[in-house]
Amino acid sequence: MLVRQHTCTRMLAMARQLAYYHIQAASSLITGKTGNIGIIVPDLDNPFYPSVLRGVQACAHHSEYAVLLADSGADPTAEQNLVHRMAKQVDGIILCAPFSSDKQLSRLAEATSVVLVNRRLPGIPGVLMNTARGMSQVVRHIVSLGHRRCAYLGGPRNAWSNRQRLRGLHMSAKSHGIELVELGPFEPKFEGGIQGTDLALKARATVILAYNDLMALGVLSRLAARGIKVPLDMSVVGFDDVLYAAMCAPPLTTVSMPMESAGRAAVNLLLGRRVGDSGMREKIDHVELDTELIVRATTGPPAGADQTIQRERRELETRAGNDGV
Amino acid sequence: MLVRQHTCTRMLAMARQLAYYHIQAASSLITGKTGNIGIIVPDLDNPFYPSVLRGVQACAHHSEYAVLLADSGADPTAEQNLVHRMAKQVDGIILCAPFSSDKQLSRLAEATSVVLVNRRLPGIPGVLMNTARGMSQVVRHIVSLGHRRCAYLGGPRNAWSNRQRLRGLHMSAKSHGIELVELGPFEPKFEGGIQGTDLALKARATVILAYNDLMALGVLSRLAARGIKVPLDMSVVGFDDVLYAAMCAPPLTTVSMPMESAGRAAVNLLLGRRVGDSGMREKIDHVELDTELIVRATTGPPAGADQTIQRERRELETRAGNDGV
DNA sequence: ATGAAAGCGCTAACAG
DNA sequence: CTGTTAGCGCTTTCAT
Repeated sequence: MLVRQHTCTRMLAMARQLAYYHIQAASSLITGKTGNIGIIVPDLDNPFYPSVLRGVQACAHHSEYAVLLADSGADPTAEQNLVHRMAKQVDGIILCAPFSSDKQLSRLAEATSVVLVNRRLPGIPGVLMNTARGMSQVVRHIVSLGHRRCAYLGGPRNAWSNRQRLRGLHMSAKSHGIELVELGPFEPKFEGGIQGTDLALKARATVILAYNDLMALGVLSRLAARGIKVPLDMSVVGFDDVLYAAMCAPPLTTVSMPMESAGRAAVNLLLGRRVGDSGMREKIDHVELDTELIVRATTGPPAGADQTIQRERRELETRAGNDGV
Repeated sequence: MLVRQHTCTRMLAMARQLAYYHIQAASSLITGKTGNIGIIVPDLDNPFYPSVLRGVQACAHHSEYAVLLADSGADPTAEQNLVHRMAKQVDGIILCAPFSSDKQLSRLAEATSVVLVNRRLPGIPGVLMNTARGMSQVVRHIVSLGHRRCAYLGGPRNAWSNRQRLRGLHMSAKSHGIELVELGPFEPKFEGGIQGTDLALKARATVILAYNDLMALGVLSRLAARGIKVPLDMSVVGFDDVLYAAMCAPPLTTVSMPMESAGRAAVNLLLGRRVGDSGMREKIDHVELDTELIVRATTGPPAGADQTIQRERRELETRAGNDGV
C-alpha cells in the first residue's frame, strides 16, 4: 500500500498537469455510491428548517458528502416525487415530512435509505426531539407562576409534531390540574398566531401556548395591538426557539428544539446504517434529543396573581416587622 | 421521431415491469451534463439566504434540475474548496460570495460556469439588486420627515454590498444635504445592531440606518431597553426585508431586497448562458432587480420636529378659522 | 423505424 | 505489488 515519496509527487504533478479531476458520476456508476445525501424540507420560510439544514450541511461536508436540497412545499405528493427523483442520485435522504401519512412514508423508505426528522415511525430510522420533556417543563413553569387556565394554539391538525406536543401537554396539564383550552388548528405562521390570540382572549386564558415560535410572534403582535401587556396581562410561550425568539420584544419564553444537532444526528444515522447494511446487530436507528424550556420575558404571574403576591408580600413584611419588634 | 402508440405503451409497460429508472450518473458520463446546479451561501443563519435558496430551489426544480447546497461559513478559502468540489457534479454554480476578492472569484469562474448573486464582476454573470435606488428612497423618506442627521451602522467592511450601500447612501446624503455619521463595521447580526445603537445615540443622530434587518432588530431592542421610543425619539430603517421585519414591534421600515426573485434570476442566467455557449450574441449576463423602500412603523419625524409640526398645524387651523369667518 | 455497437471515466477483479 | 481488462448504464452514431 505504500508508495515512495518520489513517485507520489510525480503522480500529483502529472495529475495537475493533465488537469485531472475525479468524476464522481463515473465511479458512482460502478460502486453504486453517489457521495450525495438528500434533504427534503416542507418550507424554507420557516426558520426551523434552515437550522436543521445547517446541521445537515455541516455534518455531511465533514464526511465528504454533498447535499442535495429540495423544498416540498408541505405537499405530500410533491414529496413523493422528490424522493423518487432524488433516490437515484443520493445514498440516502433526510426527510422532514410532517404531513405525509405513515403509509406514504413507508413506501418512500423502500425507494432509498431514509431517515426521518421529528417523526417516529417504526422501521424507519429517525431523529426525534423529546417534546414531552419540554412541554412538562413549560407546564411546571406556568403552574409555578400561578396560572390555572392555559390556551393552546394548535398547529396543522395532521402535523405529527402537533399531535406530539398536544399529547405531552394533555399529560402534563392533567397531572398539574390546569385547565386547557384547545384552539385551532391554525397555520403555523405569524398570521395563525394573530388569529388564535383573539380566541384565546375570549376563552379567558391567562397564558397562551403556541404550537411554534412563528405563531407566538403573531400572538405577541396581536396582544400589543390590543393593548394587552405581556407578561403582565398575558403570558405567552412558543416552541422551537428560532433565531427571532431571542430578538423580539419582549424576548420570547420558548422551548428550544435542537435543530442543528438534529440535522447532524440525521446525517450520522444515515451514514451509519445504510441500505445494504442488513446487520443483525441491534439497529440503533432512533436518536432522541432533549428539548429545554428557555425562560425569557414573556411569562410572568397572571394578572390576578399580582394582588395575591402583593398581599403575601405585605403579610410577610408585616410579620417581619412584628418579629423585629 | 414518432413512435406508434402501441410501441409506446409496450415500452412503458416493460419499463415499469423491470422497475426501470433513469440513472443520471450514466448519462452524465457521456453527455457531460449533470442535471444539477450548485449554490453556495455564506451563512444559512442569515434569513436572507434561505430566501434566495427558496427561489433557486423552486426555479431549478421547475427546470428539472436538482440543487446542491453548501454553506461556506463566510470563509473565502472554504468557498474555493467548495466550488472545486462541486464543479465536477454540477452544470453551474450560484455563488453568494460577499467576502471573496475579485481575483478569487475570477479564478473560481474558470472552474465551472458561475453566476454571482449580489455582486458585480465584469466577465462573470450576476444578478444584482439596485440598492442605490432603495437607498435614495430611504434618504428622501427621512429627509421629508425632517431628519438632518443620520447614523449608518455599517456591515462587514469588505462585504461588497456594504460598500455598495454606503456608496448609494453617500451620494443621496450629499445631494440632500443631510449629515452622515458612519459607524462600524459591525457584525451584520442582532448583536452588531445593539453595539451600534449606543454609538449612534452618542452621535446625536435622529435616525439610524442599519446595514441589514438583523442589525436593525438589534437597534430596536437596544433602544427599547434604554427607554427610547421608536419612532418618536428615534427612527430606524433596515435593509433586506426579511420575514421578521414585518412581524416585529413596531414593524420595521426597511428596503426590500427581492431575494427569491434573485434566486430565480440566477438560475435562469445559469441555464441560459452555459459554459460551452460561446455565442457571439451580446451576452446578457447581468440582471438587475429593483429594491423598494417599505415604510412601516419605525420611521417618523424627529423629536424636535414634533413641535414644529404642531406649530404648523396650529397655524393652519388658525388660518382656516380666519378663512371661515 | 429499429437494432447493433462503441465508448464516456471509473473501479474491481484478476493476471502477471 | 503493479498492469491489464471487463463492464457499470447510458447516449450516439452507424447500419440495417
